[in-house]
Amino acid sequence: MSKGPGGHEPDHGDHTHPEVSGADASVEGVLAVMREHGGRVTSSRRILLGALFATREHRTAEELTAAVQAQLPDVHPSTIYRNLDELERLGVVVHSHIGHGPATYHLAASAHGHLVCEVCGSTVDVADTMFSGLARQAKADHGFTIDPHHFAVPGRCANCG
Amino acid sequence: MSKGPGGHEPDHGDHTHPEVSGADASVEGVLAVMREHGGRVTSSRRILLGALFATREHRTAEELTAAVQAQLPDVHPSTIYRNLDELERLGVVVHSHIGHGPATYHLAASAHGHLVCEVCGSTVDVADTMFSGLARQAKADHGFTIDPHHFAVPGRCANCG
DNA sequence: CTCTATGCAAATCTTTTGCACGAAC
DNA sequence: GTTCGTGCAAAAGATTTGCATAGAG
Repeated sequence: MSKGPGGHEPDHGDHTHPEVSGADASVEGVLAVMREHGGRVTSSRRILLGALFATREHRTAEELTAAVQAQLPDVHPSTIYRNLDELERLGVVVHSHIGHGPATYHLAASAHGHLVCEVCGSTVDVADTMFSGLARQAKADHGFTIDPHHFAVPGRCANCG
Repeated sequence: MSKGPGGHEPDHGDHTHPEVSGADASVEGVLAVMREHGGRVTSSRRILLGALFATREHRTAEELTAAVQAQLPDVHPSTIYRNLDELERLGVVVHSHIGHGPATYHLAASAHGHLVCEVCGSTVDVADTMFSGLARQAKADHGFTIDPHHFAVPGRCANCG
């Protein structure tokens, strides 16, 4: 959690932010973009973005809903889905389907791949360079440009393999 | 329900299996394996396998159900799911999750990866060899064994790139 | 005030499961 | 005759949508 000096509680209902730090700045930035696009800035959106920026890992809609509800109990899952949809339309988040189970969402800005263990569910972050060979070959053989920001590879990790 | 002697095959009338053609031989081979494992040989299983061997492309459970129902109208989708499950357990078929939408199934023998265009939704089948570099590197750097048949690589195809 | 976002319930869509009956061996 | 497979209905899990209203600008 990136709390600024002195700050400790996230819910300051109607409080102007004099200085925001790290992730908070990004959250406000995205909210500004949403407002520019005719959208409104709401608490659920601010908290959802906070959750997305807090951990750059993959999280399901259900997990994100729980995270938001921890601060705003009455937020409905459909609101999370609608907001994730909107954020995806704006290019802020992307989602992937990893093996079975629900889709996972994460920031589009986190440009790294993930290896996801199908057995224990653990994830390993890997550099984009790991996909450079695949990218080159896909381009050469099929004219296909792979998306390095939207990548989750299932398999078995060192412990479960 | 069983066709047995006197039944009708769409492709040929002679089916006393002195020399069955390619796919049919494989279908009967798989059925033999199922019987060895204590399973029964049923019409729906034979027709489902026929559909899988007929086109080696990936097909959804719904498409496969329709294909089977074309010859056996009363087959229930749940039967298809159960049979696909069993075939997967035997290693005959595998399934992948391509972008949104339902899972797609295909023969394990024709295992291949998928490139999915994020713009037009088209898919490109690619040889396993395309993932060998990635597989080796994931193994070496992280002890991770990737499963190249269980996911799709997103990106932009030659037309949309 | 105007228009968007939300909560809620119900609908969709895909896949799974319990149960009784019929088929394969 | 015993065991397995199937049809049917209903459930389960994830996501979407219609609608009235609360809330942002």
